[in-house]
Amino acid sequence: MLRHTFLHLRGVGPRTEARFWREGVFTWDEALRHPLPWLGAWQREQARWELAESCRRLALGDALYFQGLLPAGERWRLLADFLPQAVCLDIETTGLYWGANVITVIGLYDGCQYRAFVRGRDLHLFPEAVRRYRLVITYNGQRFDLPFIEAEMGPVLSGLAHLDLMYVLRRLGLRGGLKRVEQVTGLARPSALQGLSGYHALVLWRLHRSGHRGALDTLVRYNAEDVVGLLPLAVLAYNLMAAELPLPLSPLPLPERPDLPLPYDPSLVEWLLEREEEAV
DNA sequence: GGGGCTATTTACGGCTTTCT
DNA sequence: AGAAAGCCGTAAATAGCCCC
Repeated sequence: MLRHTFLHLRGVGPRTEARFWREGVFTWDEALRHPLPWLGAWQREQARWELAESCRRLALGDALYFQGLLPAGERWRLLADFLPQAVCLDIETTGLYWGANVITVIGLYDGCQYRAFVRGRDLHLFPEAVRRYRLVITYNGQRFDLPFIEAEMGPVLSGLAHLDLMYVLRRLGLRGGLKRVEQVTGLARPSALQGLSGYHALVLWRLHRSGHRGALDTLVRYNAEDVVGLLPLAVLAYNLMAAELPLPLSPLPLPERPDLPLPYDPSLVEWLLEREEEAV
């Protein structure tokens, strides 16, 4: 999709990009050979330089370059080109406020493997593990997960591009939290942990700290179910957005939600769901 | 080369939203 | 509670273009 993108050029907005496509200019290569008469002389020169630079950056796998030039609602365009180097991320914390609360679990899922980094166990290994990727996928990570990680660990994600699915899905009319969006799109999978919310993540961590066996497993399992759901959601969003454009793009295959062989404590889940009403 | 018209981008304010 | 992006409407700045 990136090769079909012109929105990142200086002075080119949605309408001018549509003009490229309307005139039959669909890729960077075509644009470099085309006289581009609808641009002024100055803009045309600028565009040629930027197109050549775009080819170079894409060959280098420089996702960060394009992320800086694309509006947040258009970052979904990165997905197809960077899917092999993408990783989904979701954190659990002791509360909502970075600075006052801390990270308890960070989950990563790259389409093959899920891995959890747990406070007091191997959380310190997270920076090195995540640096192998080029694109991070989150839900509302722009305002929650990333600031938390930055506050606690420093700029460990500064070298990676970031796709926050919340903004794309909103443009598609899919509003609400992650779990609601999964329901509406039919991507949710029946699970014993279905009724749990972020608040329960906080309770599970407290139980774990006070010695409850099975609480940590349940928390990690909760995190895993959230984070593996991000990938099909990202692909769905990509396909829906791509389908709206007048381009010959083939949809990406929707990844299956993997079976998670992770243990959890069923009676603990039941207990948490029972007392959901009393808590706030 | 200047005046004015059009299309497009950019800037701004106020409101809404989501994360554990 | 806290931040920042989208959205919506409005307004201003910019570029291209045509005509004289």
